[in-house]
Amino acid sequence: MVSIKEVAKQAGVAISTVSKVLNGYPNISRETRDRVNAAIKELNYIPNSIASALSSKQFGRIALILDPKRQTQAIDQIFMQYLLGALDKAKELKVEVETIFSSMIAGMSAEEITGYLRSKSVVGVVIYGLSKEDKVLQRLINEQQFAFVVVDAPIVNERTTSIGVDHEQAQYDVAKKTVLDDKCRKILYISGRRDGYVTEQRLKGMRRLVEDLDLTMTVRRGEFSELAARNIALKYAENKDVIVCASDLMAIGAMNALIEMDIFRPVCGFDGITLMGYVGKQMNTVRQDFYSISSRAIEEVKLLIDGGQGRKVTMPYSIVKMYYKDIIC
Amino acid sequence: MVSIKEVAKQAGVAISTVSKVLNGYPNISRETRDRVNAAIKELNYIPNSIASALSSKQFGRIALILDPKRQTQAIDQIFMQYLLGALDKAKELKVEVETIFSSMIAGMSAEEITGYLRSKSVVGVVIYGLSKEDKVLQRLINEQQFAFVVVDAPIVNERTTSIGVDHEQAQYDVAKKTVLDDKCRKILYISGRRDGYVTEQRLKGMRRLVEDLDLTMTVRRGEFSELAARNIALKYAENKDVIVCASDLMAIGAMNALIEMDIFRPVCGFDGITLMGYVGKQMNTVRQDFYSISSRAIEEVKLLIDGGQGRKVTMPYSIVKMYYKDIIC
DNA sequence: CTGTTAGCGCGTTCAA
DNA sequence: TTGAACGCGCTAACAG
Repeated sequence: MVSIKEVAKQAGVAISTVSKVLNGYPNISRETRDRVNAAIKELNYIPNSIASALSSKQFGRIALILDPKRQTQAIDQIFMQYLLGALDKAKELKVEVETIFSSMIAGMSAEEITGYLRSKSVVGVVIYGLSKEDKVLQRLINEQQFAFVVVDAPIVNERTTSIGVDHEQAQYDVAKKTVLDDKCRKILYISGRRDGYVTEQRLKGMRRLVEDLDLTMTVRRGEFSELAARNIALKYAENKDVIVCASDLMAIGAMNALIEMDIFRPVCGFDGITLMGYVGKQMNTVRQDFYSISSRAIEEVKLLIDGGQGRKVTMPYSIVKMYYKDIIC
Repeated sequence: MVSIKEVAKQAGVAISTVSKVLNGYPNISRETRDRVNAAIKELNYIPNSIASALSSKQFGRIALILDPKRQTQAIDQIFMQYLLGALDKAKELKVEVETIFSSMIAGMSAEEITGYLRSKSVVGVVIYGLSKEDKVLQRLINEQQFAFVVVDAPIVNERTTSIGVDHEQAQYDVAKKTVLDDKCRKILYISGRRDGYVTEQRLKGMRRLVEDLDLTMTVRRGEFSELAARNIALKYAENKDVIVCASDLMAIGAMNALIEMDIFRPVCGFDGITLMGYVGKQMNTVRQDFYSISSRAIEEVKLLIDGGQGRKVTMPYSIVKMYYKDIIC
């Protein structure tokens, strides 16, 4: 392995000079800079990022904590977008990333996780889809030992930034559009899991809509499960005139139920996942750009690491109609 | 940050002694070992893996090269399984992993990629779904600068191990089962992309089956695209009595075409992805365990790094029937 | 503008 | 059985 020392010898300069050239310090004559660069080329030298990190004490890695335990591929798509967005931005910002699936830290105490993260030189953490019930991670966030960015969880403190779309407003918007398009009055709302922060936000949006438009609403908990949503729809859809679901996956379950019951009701979802197209029906949904959200999350965690204040970041969303033909490729 | 030095002071021993305790060296008295461990607990000391790596020169990371550019979620599921399998095993083996999506190295030359990998201290690489047309990665493999494990590509050399199921036999088996179950004779085979290694292997399996059972077969290239498969089925399925597809996604396309044509033909796929269930029809498919394959790939790359020989590793598969009700959750 | 020196945190001889 | 000393590859003062 060719090191900085050999480059220095080859170029006939001191090690520190090479280092300065490498890191773009100003006070280097063009001549020496050229000689050093020539030597680098010649020896095919590649700086050792490990040593560099150690020396500069700047080894701050960012951990991504993903929870893809729900084995539905609809979720996989979301997590892949999260990953892609994060890794691209990390490369751009030249920070190292440690991908952690929640199964890898399941059962660990807060101390153990702290130790694990510190042993990996992690200084910032992005948590995707934090559960309300996850007391361990919550405690980690409160301790403020790391910089945190939580996606879709309304937690903000000195060292914690919250990022995500405005779930309340988005749910309001998509449901309103669906309701108005079809002049509906009786809503069946299939909500998410109790332990998800977004669940109550979206529900709040629905409550506001019901009030604003003077509608009636029946709420049932679908747990973000396609099967649960399907069963709820089978049971309650008959005498409602629209079904609003807190996720695309549940919307698909509901729609399949309607097909089985051989009745038509407008349905709307939330997320904008591709799978939506596969049911062969058109429906409104909230589209979030998971890639951008994740990309921005990395920027935010970097800001925190560099001394920034935790804050709330709201990302844009749109209401779209998805249909098989638009998606197939 | 509490370092080994402070632990040493606290325990009243030398730095090197602490290091020896940490790394389980034999010649340490129980008494000092206890004192050191007590100090570690007390100070909540966590070894710095960066420094440790630098010092021991053992920093061999493993890069994962994934190509999720096909934006179909069916593929996302596969890649998530690959990732999970790899990360779990990497944690178990205590090796660091660098996740690389092919978009991040697109357009780079072989030299640039080598440099990129080396700057990240990568010594081993796992490539998922290498394309025949990817001359850059092929060259990297030939140069043998890193240890390679290629998933689903039949490349073996000194430092390259090939891993995957026996695609030829698997394709043979699943098609045979489907054909025999329904006493079919005229096959429409929708194959994969020309640039995929598995494409020709699976086709070979089909040719053998046709010969063995004295069948007739029409082959059309579906490019692993749902839409292409759909169009092929629309055009050719009518006067065939079974459709065999080289992927689940294409099987779904074909099945949707059949529904539209309002005719029934048995269809079989390949992969065992969850999406299969969503078309609401039962069909045979080859199920591969992507998690296990990836997990094993990490083991294999570790073997290569530690001086092992490249070789061919064949993973098991099974033929299963998938149906909506079995999958929904 | 360039070189000397002193570490970063840790592993590893080699004496003692 | 232990510890002093050196070095991994590099960065960052400080001198010159």
